Amino acid sequence: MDSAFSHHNHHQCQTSAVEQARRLCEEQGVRFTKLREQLFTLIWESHKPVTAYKLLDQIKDSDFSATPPTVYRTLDFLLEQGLIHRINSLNAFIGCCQPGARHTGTFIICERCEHAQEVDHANILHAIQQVSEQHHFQMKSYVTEVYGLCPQCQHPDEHDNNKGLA
Amino acid sequence: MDSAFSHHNHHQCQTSAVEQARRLCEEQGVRFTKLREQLFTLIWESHKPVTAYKLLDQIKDSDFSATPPTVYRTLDFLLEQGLIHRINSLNAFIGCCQPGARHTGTFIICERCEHAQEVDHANILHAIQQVSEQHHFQMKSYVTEVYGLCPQCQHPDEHDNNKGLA
DNA sequence: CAAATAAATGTTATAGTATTACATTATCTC
DNA sequence: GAGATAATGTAATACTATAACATTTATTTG
Repeated sequence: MDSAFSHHNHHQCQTSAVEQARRLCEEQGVRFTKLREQLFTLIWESHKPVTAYKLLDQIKDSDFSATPPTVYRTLDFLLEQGLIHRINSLNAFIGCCQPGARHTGTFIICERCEHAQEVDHANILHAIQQVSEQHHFQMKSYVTEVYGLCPQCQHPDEHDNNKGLA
Repeated sequence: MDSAFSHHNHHQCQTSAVEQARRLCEEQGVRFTKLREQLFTLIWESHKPVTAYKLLDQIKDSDFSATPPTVYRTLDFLLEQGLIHRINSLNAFIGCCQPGARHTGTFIICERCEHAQEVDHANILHAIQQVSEQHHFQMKSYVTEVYGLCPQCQHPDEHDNNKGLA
């Protein structure tokens, strides 16, 4: 898995995500419509979490009938299918790196370049399961959002991770 | 520490929280003004996270000049002082159980009765530190929001945790 | 104490995020 | 093709948060 914080072939990364999404929708017997594909692609065009209204602006270019419900309904669909995640602290959405795999989300979010990276770590889940049990709480899902500086932004003079990126 | 999910003397719990907040503000050399105390008290009157506009409605009863900036500025102050937390997924605020103690937040949130409880668990922090290091990410803070059912709401017929509460 | 400064609050307007409700169109099933 | 279901179009509105500037209150300093 490539990191959102480093350079990589993102176009390829996005293309394969779309194909995988289409396959997963077929398996689930749900429709990966033109609109859904379009929005999903837009989300994957950036490793930065994107807001609903930014997406709205973008699809308006190709579809003038687009309004907020258009976007939110489609986002809800993608969320339900586990194809994207919502980053609560940013009111923004990001493609899911392991769609289909059972996982609730942990994200490391750079305060400077605003890129976000989904990470999987069994110990976080275990710790949350532990604390839930201690409190006799029946855990169903969780979200962890970690803030700080990504490797590039810890040395901001050498690179600038925040230029020319969506 | 009492649990937000069980019955306890919440008035006492709230009163001591206000006193502790006043003391901490004195120590920090910041002012615990009438407005700040009033809002802090309102937040502590419920174990449910409260939204800014709910608080606005409430202080309007006693102060007709209250507007959104009044509330948000005061909330910002209380957040900065570590006296309250913001639950991102709910756009809502809740009193901090261990003000003064260094800690970033973990919350268990009941999907049925909507109560939330701050919990502290070293293993969550450790796991997040681990995963941050693995990704060469310089962690500054984190928030974990865990969703599920509290002990009472796992047996909804016997008790009803969602009646008569703020 | 009074003037100067800083901190807090008041006020108006607006930006940003999300949902409700209902109409229409497309797709699927038989 | 008719009926049912799913998806999308459309208009209005509700909810959440901030910007910008005026006024008041508290603190500091001469």
